[in-house]
Amino acid sequence: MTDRRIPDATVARLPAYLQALVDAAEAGVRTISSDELAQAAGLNSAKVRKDLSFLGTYGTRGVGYHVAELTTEISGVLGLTDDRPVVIVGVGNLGRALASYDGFARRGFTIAALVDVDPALIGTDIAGHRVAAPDTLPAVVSDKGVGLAVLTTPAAVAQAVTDRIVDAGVTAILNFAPVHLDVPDTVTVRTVDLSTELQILSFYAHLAGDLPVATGR
Amino acid sequence: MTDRRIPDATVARLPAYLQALVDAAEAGVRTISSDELAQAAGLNSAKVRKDLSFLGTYGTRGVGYHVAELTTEISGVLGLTDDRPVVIVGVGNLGRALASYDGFARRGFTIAALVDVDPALIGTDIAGHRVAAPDTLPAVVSDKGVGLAVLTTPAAVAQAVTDRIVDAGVTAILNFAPVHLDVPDTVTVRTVDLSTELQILSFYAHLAGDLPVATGR
DNA sequence: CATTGTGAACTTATTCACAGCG
DNA sequence: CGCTGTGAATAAGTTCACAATG
Repeated sequence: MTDRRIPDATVARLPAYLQALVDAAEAGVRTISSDELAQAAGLNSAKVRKDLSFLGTYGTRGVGYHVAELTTEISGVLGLTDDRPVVIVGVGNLGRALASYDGFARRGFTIAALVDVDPALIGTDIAGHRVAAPDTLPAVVSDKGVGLAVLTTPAAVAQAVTDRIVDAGVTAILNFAPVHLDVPDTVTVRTVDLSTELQILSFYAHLAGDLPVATGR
Repeated sequence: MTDRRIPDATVARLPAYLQALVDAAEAGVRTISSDELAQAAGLNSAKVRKDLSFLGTYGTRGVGYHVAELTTEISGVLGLTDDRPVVIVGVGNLGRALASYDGFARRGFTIAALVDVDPALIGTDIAGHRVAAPDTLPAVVSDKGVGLAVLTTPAAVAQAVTDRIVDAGVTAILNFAPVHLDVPDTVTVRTVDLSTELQILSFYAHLAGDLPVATGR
């Protein structure tokens, strides 16, 4: 336990624990066991305990974890103690949908700016935000302390836009463009490719023996 | 190599290889090395070779992989040789954005139906599709051979809707609701939670030492 | 002779199982 | 007694490194 490092797989599950804890708190529960947490997150209790042990010793044997205390701890580890401003770059269908998505705000992510290159969009109002030009990015990022960007541009321009975002000082990017992005290793990228997800699912559906398509039978 | 099973981690990368191969074909390339594939997908060549070796022996030593042949092979493994019909369940902001997203169609996923419970939406036209009532699901699924569903309902109803989708005969679900879904183990679920993704990124941005928010300094 | 295919080494992640403790 | 915390065992994934070969 002298190792301060939290495994990637654990980090990826912390948000699920946080969600379960918030739900539990809303239900008036003060204490929760690793098994109940596992249930809520669709995992097993051993994994939960191992994960939480990387954060330190927050449980009480025979009782479980104190909901409020563990919530604070996980929020702290994830860097969510204050609201985190986010910029959305690319205001197409998906960018617009994300700008209107209240789940972000509910979990502490506020939209600091919406950015697009299209002159017809710049200055218009989307979901209560004025669309800004790309050259405003550096100022917004440094003025509002933006660390996170959501990239929803077409694939063809994604790398070029990424370079600008990184230059502006963003250190983490949620990429919805279906391309691999090259960034300096000071920057973290997570790519969510909707077609890729469907293709992976297609593999397992196919494996399970479903018919490829209804041509015939 | 007597094991017919393809590791999950490999399956998750096959779509990226497929994309790289399609791009290569469009550029007129007939043959591609593991290193070039790795480059395009943001991986290393050893991983590419190991992954492809699970599919069989498709490379030529000293030369590389035949682009067209490998494309066919991966498409087959992923079950993408025919178009795959998909239903989108939940026509809120995100459902609408996905219905309009041309990336699905371009990769062989056609929208078989848009479904919502809201009577005000049922019968209206969204992105060229007529919104249907949930009770039409079983008929659509069996008539069109739908195996995949995209779930974009609010979290509160996601499990109930999932139960209906599963009953209707869908075997794979792409879930955008921020909850764990319980399904029989004949059904595969992949959950994409946008807030979770941002929270994970927040951790790494935080680690890298960015300021949580611009309050002060 | 460039590049694949793959055992072997290594690293990371998961699960087991039980001692430790409130 | 119930539940955590954790070493030890197992499994999955990645990287190395090199013989095999078109």
